[in-house]
Amino acid sequence: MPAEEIAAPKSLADFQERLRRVGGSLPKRLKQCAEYVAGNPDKIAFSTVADIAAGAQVPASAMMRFCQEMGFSGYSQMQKLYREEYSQKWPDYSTRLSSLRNGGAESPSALLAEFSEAGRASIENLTHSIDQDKLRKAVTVLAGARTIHIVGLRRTFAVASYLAYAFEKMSIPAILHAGVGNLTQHHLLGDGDALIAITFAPYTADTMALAEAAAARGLDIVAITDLPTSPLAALDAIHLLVSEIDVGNFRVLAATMTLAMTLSVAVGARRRLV
Amino acid sequence: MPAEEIAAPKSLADFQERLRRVGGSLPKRLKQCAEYVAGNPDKIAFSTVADIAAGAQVPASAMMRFCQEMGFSGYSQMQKLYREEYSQKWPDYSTRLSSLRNGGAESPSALLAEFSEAGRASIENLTHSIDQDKLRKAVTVLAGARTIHIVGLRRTFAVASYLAYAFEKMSIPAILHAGVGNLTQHHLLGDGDALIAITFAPYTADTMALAEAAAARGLDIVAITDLPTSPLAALDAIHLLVSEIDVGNFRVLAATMTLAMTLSVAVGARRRLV
DNA sequence: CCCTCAACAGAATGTATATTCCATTTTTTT
DNA sequence: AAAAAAATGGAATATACATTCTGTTGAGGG
Repeated sequence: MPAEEIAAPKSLADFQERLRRVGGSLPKRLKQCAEYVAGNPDKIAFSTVADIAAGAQVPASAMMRFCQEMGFSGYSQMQKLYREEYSQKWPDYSTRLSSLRNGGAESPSALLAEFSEAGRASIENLTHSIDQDKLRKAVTVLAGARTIHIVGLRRTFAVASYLAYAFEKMSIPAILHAGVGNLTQHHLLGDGDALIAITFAPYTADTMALAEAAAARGLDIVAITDLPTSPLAALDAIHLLVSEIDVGNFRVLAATMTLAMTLSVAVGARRRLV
Repeated sequence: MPAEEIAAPKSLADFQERLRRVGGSLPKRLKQCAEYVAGNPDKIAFSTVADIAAGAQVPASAMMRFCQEMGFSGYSQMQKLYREEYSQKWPDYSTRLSSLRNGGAESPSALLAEFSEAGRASIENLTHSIDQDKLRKAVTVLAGARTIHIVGLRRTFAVASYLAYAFEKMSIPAILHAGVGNLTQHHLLGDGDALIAITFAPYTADTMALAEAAAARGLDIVAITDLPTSPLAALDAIHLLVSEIDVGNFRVLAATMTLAMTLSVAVGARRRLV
């Protein structure tokens, strides 16, 4: 039994360190493995042994021996390390949140930490998931509109009102449909106008009603919603999907607000250029 | 053979588009699949059918049917699509951001990167700078109030309206002073009430007026503001300072929103416990 | 020059996983 | 209300994969 029998690395950093230390003194094939693995960390997470082995130009069994030599039980265990590193960016929220709920008497600062983290993750996710083409198209449509109508009720009203504020500040004609006094203002929708509709599950009926009225009149619609199965998705509109994290029953609006600001400022900039 | 037999989506964007189109008319289980898949793109890349199915709370066979319904030969083919997409955006958040930034000075994507980064920084700053004692005190005061009044106009109206929504949802008596119709509602301020006032430079006159009226009546006041020199600071109130980053002339509200959510949820939790 | 042993490649194996099939339930239609 | 159609869940099967085994090669030492 070799004296230097070693345990599996705990973290990717550990592993890369070990790779550097023992890398030089490996036999030919294993050295090939080491080099390929060190140089293609991203591929490890996705591919099968066969693929990786082919990439390193060794038979699969050599790659297996390499993994075991490095202290892993096999290829799968090594791959797990790479996958964990990657998917770390979206921590397991459902468990954390349920613990928060069961904890009950949380201190406000612990809550603040939760919301902060949720907000951070939501924004980060937004930058990954937003479709740049659609965003650009949305800006174009809104920049060309005569009047911009904005609708977002209940949980999304905050976003809608921010949009209204931003447009007002830039002197862009915009109407916030707030549902005040239960007066329907569908008749305000005119040719050449555009609508920004914001709704998350459970989808507010009044928002949908206005969006449908706008669709019927042939207005351009920019829809900010959470799921492809949203009723807004049935409309012919430019869809911007935002998946936010819920903390308890409360939706962190950080990403949606960020998107709203981007939209408004981009539209403002475009208008001024033309 | 159904007439609408469809080919496998070519890209993730294609797929999401299809999901959006047909998503609404799917049977129950398949809709669950659609929603989970749409909401967890990152997990698809790594996990097995069994894992994903468990996440969507459906049997594995349902997930298989879903994949085929969407035009894939099976789960593996769908996963392949996600893996391809993901190996491209592998680089971490910061590099992704800088690549967004360089996408053209005035492009919407560059703006999005700008706002995202500003939001992240603001939130991070908030968790460091907030005074925990004051936060706790604010929660205590609000939890003990008979009715909570909320005022925040112009740029902060979004925050105020979110607070109003949150309190309503938790059945906590709260009044949002919106300035509708220029009706002053100072007379609503009653003994045992508390006021949340939100204002940033330049400080809105109406907000100050209401805050002063509340102070005169001896109400507890929680002030969310940006600087110690704010006129709100002159009042005897619990001050929560939030320093947000400005992008151009627009204040990112991410930190303020985060603070507002924390306040409302903490108050709700406290009320229920007492 | 032969012996020994580590390194190796490819075939053989076992296991984890995807996929299909069918009996049962639920929904829709008549 | 009955019949037909669609949807569903779990068991059965097939496939893809990681892992191990075995015979062979090649290098170093006596």
